[in-house]
Amino acid sequence: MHAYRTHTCGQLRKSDVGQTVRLSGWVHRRRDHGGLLFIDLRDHYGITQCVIEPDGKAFPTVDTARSEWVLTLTGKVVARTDETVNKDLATGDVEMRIEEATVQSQAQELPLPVFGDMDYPEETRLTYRFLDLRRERLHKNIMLRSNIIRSLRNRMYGQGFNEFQTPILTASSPEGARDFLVPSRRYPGEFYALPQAPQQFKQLIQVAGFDRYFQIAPCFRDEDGRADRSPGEFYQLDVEMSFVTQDDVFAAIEPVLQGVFEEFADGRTVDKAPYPRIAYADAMLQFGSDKPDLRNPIRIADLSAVFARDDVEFKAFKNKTVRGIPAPGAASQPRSFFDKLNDWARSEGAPGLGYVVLEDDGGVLTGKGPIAKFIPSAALTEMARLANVKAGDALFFAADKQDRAATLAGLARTRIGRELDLIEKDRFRFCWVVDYPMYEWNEDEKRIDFSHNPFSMPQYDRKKFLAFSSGDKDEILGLKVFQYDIVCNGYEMLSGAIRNRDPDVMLKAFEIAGYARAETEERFGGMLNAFRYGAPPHGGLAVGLERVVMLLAGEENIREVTMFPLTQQGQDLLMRAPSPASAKQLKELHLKIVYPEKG
RNA sequence: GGGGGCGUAGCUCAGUUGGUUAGAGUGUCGGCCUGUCACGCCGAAGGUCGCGGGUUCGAGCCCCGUCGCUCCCGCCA
Repeated sequence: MHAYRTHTCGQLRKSDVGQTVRLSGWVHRRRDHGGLLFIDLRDHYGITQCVIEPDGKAFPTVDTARSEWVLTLTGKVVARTDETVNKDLATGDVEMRIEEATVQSQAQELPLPVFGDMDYPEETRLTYRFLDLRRERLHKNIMLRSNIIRSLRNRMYGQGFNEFQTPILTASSPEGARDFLVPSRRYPGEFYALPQAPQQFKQLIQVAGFDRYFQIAPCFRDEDGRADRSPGEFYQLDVEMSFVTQDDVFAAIEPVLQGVFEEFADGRTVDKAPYPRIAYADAMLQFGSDKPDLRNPIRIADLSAVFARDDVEFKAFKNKTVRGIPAPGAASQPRSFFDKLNDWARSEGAPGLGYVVLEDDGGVLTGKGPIAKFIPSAALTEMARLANVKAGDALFFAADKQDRAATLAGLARTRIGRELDLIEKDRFRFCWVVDYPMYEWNEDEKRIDFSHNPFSMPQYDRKKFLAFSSGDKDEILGLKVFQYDIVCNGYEMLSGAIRNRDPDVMLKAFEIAGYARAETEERFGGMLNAFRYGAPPHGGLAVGLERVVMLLAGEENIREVTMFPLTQQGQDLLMRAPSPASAKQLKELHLKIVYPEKG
């Protein structure tokens, strides 16, 4: 008989009755009845109830066992009587009569119970991650993650993609997030950087003639975390392909994402590809966000023109962008509903959230509420038409400079949708966001910045682009790029672009953003140079792996789908990282530490 | 870097207006119990109330500072 097990703890069935078997696992639960001792033995595969009576040979050993001890138990499989069958357990038709018992490992009193589904503080969970991972919820999530990765890989191979590994020790990239640096021993004062993404490598792979690349790639960014964003490191499904248009990229990834969501939907509805495409500008208007949650039926309308009318005397909204957020059926809400939203808007730094409640007064649409008296009937009717609201609804207003009004309206849309319980449940709704602006105006520094990815191909006339001068600011700010995101339920799932492979256009693009040609050559020389030796048209994308798993696991925090996550403050509480380097290490690396002064 | 929340027994939490010896559940330890599957019953141990200072006759509670976790803003090409 095998030293540890003949079966797993999730394996035994009625058909095994009569066999003598050996199981190994953790003591999930111990129930001592005096004359009878039950041990629920758990491993990766499941739980099996084992039982022994006090006159049993192995009783003294089993009796000492406590929660989470590791035992090897040997005994006969017996059928449970009808009354004692446990339908909640896959092995619940049988139990094992313990004849031999070996303690493989003891466990101290637990800082975190494995049994049960209670919530525990992150600090405890992360310090004792190995215990938390034994618990059903995390164990299930991590297995889901593994299965999703397998599925993604298979689907990518199925589409003719090949997986290649790109370097982890590489060069710092000057754009974007802060880099993690690795000091060089052989070159004093010089550093490797961990890749923020394999962006340049995957483009080089295309120049090198390997079509259709993908990789489950680790990415490192020294930025702070959020619930849906790991600090430090995360994984993405990184994809790049040659001789493709934007539509080709869409056609390649849609079935992969669609397939993986359907495979793990577990009864939830998955929208069918092709996904609707929403221009960035429309997303900002209708959803107040570049991450539209289509499950929320509310659509924002621009009401600036109505408030600009002479017959509308509400001065506070004049010369501002005014966005209207419909609140369907909210006319029946108590005053506190409106007050609460107003308080919330103030907490977001807005002056408030104005509103009118729409009522039907003998066939005429009338407004109620603090600012209703400033809006004459004709204007109200026009607003109702634009915002698609009717008697019985309410209409909220976000008024400010354009970008702030749009953002506030977007937040209000989400909030109102939740308060009124309008968000569809158990459904995954996807959309593409396309036609991103290439540049944006940096008001603080009075200059033009890249608004997203500097490697994207502008939707442009090449000659005109190369001839742009600083006087063409408006036209430059109006430029769009072949860049795209897929958003699912308000989460950014993937982001990609058709790349800029034209060295002259790239130098010009960086020049517009304030980088001298020599500087661009210096920083992106490797890639620029490659583009001078025959670069195929190419494009690709990267899917946030944890986000996909998070959505499919029904979790709202990325740590719930990460095996060993850092805290929000970027610490590993289990392995104790970061930690100081020894004097010897520092000397080898030619480093001296200058601690910040505490004030 | 900034704002909000939390920090009390191994663990999860309660703790009134500042007032006697800081409580419960769970776990741990001991006793009883032959069909439980969150077993049940009895008993015991277990506390620097995150840490430091202050106000007060008196602080878990009020004030100041600080640390940790978390959520958000900044940041994330």
